[in-house]
Amino acid sequence: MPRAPQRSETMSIARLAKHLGLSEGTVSRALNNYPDIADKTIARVRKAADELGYRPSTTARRLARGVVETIGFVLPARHGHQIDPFLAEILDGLATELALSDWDLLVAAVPEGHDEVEVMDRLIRSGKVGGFVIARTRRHDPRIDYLRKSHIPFVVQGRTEDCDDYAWLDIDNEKAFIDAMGHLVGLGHRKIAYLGGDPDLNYAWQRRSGYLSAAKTHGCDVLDGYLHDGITDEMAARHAVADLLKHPDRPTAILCVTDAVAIGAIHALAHAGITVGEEISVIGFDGLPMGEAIHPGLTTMSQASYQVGRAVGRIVVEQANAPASEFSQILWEATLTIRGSANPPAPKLVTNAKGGIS
Amino acid sequence: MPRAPQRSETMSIARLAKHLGLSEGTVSRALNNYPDIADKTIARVRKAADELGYRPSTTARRLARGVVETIGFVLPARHGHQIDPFLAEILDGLATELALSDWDLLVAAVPEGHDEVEVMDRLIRSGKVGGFVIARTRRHDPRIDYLRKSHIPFVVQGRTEDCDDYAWLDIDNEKAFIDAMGHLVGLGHRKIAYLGGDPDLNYAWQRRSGYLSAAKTHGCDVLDGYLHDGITDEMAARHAVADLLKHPDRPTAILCVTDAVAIGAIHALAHAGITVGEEISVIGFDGLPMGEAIHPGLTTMSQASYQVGRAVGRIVVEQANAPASEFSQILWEATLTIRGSANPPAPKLVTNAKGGIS
DNA sequence: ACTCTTTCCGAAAGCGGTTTCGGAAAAGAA
DNA sequence: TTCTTTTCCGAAACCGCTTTCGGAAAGAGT
Repeated sequence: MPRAPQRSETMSIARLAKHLGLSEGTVSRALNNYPDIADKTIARVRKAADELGYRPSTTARRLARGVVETIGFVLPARHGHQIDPFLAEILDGLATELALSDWDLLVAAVPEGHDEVEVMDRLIRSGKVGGFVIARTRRHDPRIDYLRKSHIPFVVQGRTEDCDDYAWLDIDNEKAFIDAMGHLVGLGHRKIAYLGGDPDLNYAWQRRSGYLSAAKTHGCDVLDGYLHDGITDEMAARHAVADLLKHPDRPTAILCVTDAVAIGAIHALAHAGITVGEEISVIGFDGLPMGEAIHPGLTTMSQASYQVGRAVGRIVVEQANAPASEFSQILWEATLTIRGSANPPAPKLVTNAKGGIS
Repeated sequence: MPRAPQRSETMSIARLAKHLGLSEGTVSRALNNYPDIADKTIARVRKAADELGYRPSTTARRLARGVVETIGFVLPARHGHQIDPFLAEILDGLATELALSDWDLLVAAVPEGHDEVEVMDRLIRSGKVGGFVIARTRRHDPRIDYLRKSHIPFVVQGRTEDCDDYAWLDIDNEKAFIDAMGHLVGLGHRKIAYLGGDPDLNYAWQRRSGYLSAAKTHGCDVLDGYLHDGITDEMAARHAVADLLKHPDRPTAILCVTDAVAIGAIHALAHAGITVGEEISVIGFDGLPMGEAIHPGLTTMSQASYQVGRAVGRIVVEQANAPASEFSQILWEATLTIRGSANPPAPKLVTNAKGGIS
């Protein structure tokens, strides 16, 4: 005799079946719409299940069916301290979408001393998740190398450099930055500097490429000292701006890889007594709400993070259901949000004067 | 004969046992440190398990053990559009801490047309979670009423008004705002206005109380029109500030329920041509990094969200392991972060003059 | 050499569902 | 009415792991 677990009073299919005078199998099939159960029986079972508040144990169901309707999301190791606000919104959208298909979202962190792939491997091997969504993609990403071999469905928010054998949804970062450059050039700027992020992260790389390619197209010289990489926080942004201000041929506009960097830049400029949006224009990327709260408002390229999360969720579930279909690979465009931080450059004659004239 | 599921090639305990020439039971007990297994057998099993990359299926384990090492977190219904940055950090800390005890974090959203308690109920009944962490607590919170009856472990970040029969961890919001007021009074302010949030949310209520109580203590009159409730976004903050500026007895300082509101207020003030930190001082609460990025830097009360998440995670696991121990109820203090937005009020003589003199 | 303990492992019964299979009862055909 | 189909449900075998129980093998005691 095994133990006598005295399982709690939760309503099980056994109890339900006894209550109805039916076999467990019949009840199960009734609840799962099998064609060989009489309609009135189905109705009767449904009713009783509702009344008794029966919910099949997902654990048991998973064991029997051998599938896990849970997708995993591994929080990127916190490089700084702060979680990306963009990620929070994606998570929200993801959870919302998954709920619609009755899937769950398992969020995991990477413990000190481990890496992301390790965490993902454990999640898969222990059968906790049946799919993955990953974000903050690197140009070449070991997580994706791993997932390719793992044969479980996954969708990438962003993409790697070689990305034709898996599903992804990305913002067209390159085009966005070409557009942003177009906007600045349209305003009359030619001397445009760039504050870029970690070039290993693919989005940063793509945006950088967009900047460079547009600069070439429009004949804007990227002077020595105009292009800064690795700007990932406030401090770095300030230093970079300080450098730019000392530049013999001071730029009239600064394009920034993210809103966070742009805000840092604006702060640094303001601190140096520069009127942002007049003496120097600034453009960011993200469309964070705080871009609206600062002064001047931040002109930026906005992306719909929440919607990205939802779309990614939809795709991953589709993929889990449709075994070997095509990989959906989707490119979304960012939209320009014009606020006060980017305007035509100050006319040359007054660049040396103190007060800027509009 | 049942189906022939041709289960995938995952290493199961059965295969491991066969490989070792042992019974499944023995292998299981060996891996779980039962005292009745020879040490060398344990070693042998461990080794083989490692080599073959065996990980027990958590699904099967759960079913057999009848426990679910997963805690649920229901994302608060998105009142606005944006997820609270504070929450994101808590989630991060929570996931990190849970990972240490091999627990999982299940994040759920509330689908349109449903409410949070419903979602929680489904998660419990279907056995997906074995505990909860909840945040954004209301003064009186239906989620907690529900959980009290549910007999599953849970920890609240924040607390309700009657809160002695469950575990919680809260910031001492009242004291924080008393301290903030003390700071302002110490700087010389007496005419201090307050921009409060949704008074149903307990933290907003507590902060409001702190403001009022300190105002009384220090003999600061809370004039008609000084106290604004329900300021939850940028727009509301701007309107409120506009009102304050029209006030016949204009306040010299504004205390704000959150950093977000404070930043909105600063923006509005700047827009109106007021020098923040000279003509009018502003204090916020949260310690968001963006408070550092704006100009002037936001003086604020900081709370360590990530640490809150970790602590809450630790508590909920403890509680799940120690059946009927005491409820831990913890109060943390926020710390004052002084930046540029709060300074002594401008001397009376020059309040009518144009340029502020330091 | 022969009990009495210990030590260590196998057998087997679940956990709560799902799914295949076969067959009794009901319905249709002859 | 009798034979053939259908319709509908019960029986039973898992899913992969845990845990109790009993007993064979090995060591200890005399």
